[in-house]
Amino acid sequence: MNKIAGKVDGEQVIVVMGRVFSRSDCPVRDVIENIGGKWNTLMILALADGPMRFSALRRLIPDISQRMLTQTLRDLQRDGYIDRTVFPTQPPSVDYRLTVLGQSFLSLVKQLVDWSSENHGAIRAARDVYDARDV
Amino acid sequence: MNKIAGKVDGEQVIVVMGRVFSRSDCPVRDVIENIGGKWNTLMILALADGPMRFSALRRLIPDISQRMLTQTLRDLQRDGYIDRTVFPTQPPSVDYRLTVLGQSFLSLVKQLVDWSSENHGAIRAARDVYDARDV
DNA sequence: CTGGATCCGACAGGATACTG
DNA sequence: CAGTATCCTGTCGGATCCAG
Repeated sequence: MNKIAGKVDGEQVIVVMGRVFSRSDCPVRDVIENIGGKWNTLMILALADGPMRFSALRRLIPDISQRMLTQTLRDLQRDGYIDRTVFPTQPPSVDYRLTVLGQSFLSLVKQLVDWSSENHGAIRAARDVYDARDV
Repeated sequence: MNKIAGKVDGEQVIVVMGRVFSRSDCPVRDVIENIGGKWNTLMILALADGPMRFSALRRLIPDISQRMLTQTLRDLQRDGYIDRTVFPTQPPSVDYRLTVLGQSFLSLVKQLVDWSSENHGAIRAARDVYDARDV
């Protein structure tokens, strides 16, 4: 469980929970970047109930720009969380759905939502206390 | 489980997992910002085994600047994840430790690390496939 | 309908120097 | 030892216009 930073073969590494992570190949970073984005987790949740079309997602999340919608979908697709299917209709339609990996990730996101809901009050309270201390 | 975006009292809201979230007061956003930061989760993990002093954290995470170390600790303290204790010695020493809230959050972070480790390969593979498609 | 291309402001985060 | 202050850069994300 202990964490140690050191050098292995000249590269910086960190040991967390018994695993060795190198700086340039950190598994957690890959995942965190997919959580940290402004729309990523919301998009995962949006697809929780099944496939959705581009325009449906736009309606569901009205305050996302189509630029960020496209970009978010691309990022999630690239990392294998969602699948993109094009139907050669006229005009074309595209739908997005969670992959198996994405559904696995969804359960993590749900836990995140649950934890957030439960502890939201505590966080806000701590923040208020902290902000009141100085000023 | 369904998600609906709409207006309530003129403010944009989103319904996820049966809960109503307003855009300006979204619990998940508060938490995600504490995960998304470059050093936040690493800091939580660093304090998993007990209190640590500022300099100890610097040694543990060599490639963090003291600017970001200070800022990360402040942010986590503000939101109630960690406690900061000053000992009036000469020279002064300060230690940081997880609060109850922080320890609760730690279990989430650990799950994140576990999931990342398990699915890292799949993510990298998907990424390679995606990147190979075009070019 | 599903995007791509471009411009631009805001802000996170790195490097460096200085302080009680 | 434990920070502040300042500068600088890259990237995120919004707005707008264009395209197959």
